[in-house]
Amino acid sequence: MGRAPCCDKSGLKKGPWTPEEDHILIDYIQKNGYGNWRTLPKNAGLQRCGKSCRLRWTNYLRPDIKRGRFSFEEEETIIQLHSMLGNKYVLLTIKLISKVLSYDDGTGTEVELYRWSAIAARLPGRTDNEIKNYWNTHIRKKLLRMGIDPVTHTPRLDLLHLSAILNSSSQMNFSRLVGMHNLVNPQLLRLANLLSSTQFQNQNQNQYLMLQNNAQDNQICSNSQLQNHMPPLVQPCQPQNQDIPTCTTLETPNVPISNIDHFRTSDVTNFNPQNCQLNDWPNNQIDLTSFPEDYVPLSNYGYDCVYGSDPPPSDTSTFQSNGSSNFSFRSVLSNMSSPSSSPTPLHSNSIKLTSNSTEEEKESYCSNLLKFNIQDMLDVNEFV
DNA sequence: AATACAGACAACCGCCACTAA
DNA sequence: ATTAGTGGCGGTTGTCTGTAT
Repeated sequence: MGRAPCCDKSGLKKGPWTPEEDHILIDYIQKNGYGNWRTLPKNAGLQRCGKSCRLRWTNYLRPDIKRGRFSFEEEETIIQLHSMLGNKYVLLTIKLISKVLSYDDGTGTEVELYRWSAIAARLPGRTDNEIKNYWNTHIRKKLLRMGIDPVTHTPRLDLLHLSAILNSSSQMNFSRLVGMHNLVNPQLLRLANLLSSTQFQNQNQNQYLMLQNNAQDNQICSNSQLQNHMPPLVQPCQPQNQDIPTCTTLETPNVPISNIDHFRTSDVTNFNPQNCQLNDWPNNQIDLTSFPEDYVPLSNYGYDCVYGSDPPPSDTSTFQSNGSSNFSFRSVLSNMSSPSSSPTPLHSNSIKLTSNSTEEEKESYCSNLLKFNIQDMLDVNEFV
């Protein structure tokens, strides 16, 4: 036999809590604590499910909850942590690793690695639900406006973007886009040029446009699905005799997602459409060894304007946003499991923006925050 | 002033891991 | 060893409020 049921769901009130109910719940918990949520509503005289009481207390009534707008520093922390914890695959990997290693945070408590709660642990006074809502209503939309996928934290490559560019894909228009590289995603620019340079002289164009129409008209493929199925940006130059895969037949790219960041902004700034030929990419794989020594992953670009002439901080106890791998799983855990008394941006010494910064400045900065990837930082080999 | 729409956020739902019985 | 309740999570929905037309 298991335990007694949590609550008898019949006759229990649902919906918004009244001030009277709040008062009863607060009064009861202040006097008795909240050891058992199952029996709490009955003992307190509330016609609510224990689960509902727990949610109301943890998300709203708890005395240590900080209300009000999120500060810029808090938003920055959320974005950074979400970029590391937002990927379900990475989450599962980390959970698996932590399971194997039975990771301990040093206090004897096994670290729980849930995304929103982990972020909330870095933001005292903020609840996971509050952060989740803020993400969905504010940050997510902001990222979408900036052309960044809020799920993968990589540049959006949905077909709507491509369509917009391809519809104006004359060389002249492309040159204009290149001049706007600060505004348009450089990877997208590059792909747009590659595609436009071929002028889609074969049937691929028709297939591709059909795919767009499918996405737009029938919404068969959501943006996220399309992104998941789109070939990585590093292999935009499909051999001309190769069919453009359709939404339903595409396979998951076998190129690590981090590779799509391996462009230099200079590639775009100095980009010459004539220099890019389909034959440059014969194997559908990017050859990382072909990059010059001064190559800097895209994940680093943008930080130039943050750090100015100063090099990025090298403190390995904080998260590194550059392409180097001096990032450890343990450092993530220790940061997450040790909430400071005040929200500490993960690389706060790089911040030059202030709360008085304009929205554009903040958006620009936030976009820079996103230009790094889990794989750039998380050295899984450390745990193998 | 009335209506429609969008944004913000509280609350619910379903799922899952853990664990008491 | 098995069963089923509990707590906690992410995703989603519902409701309220503010703004535009």
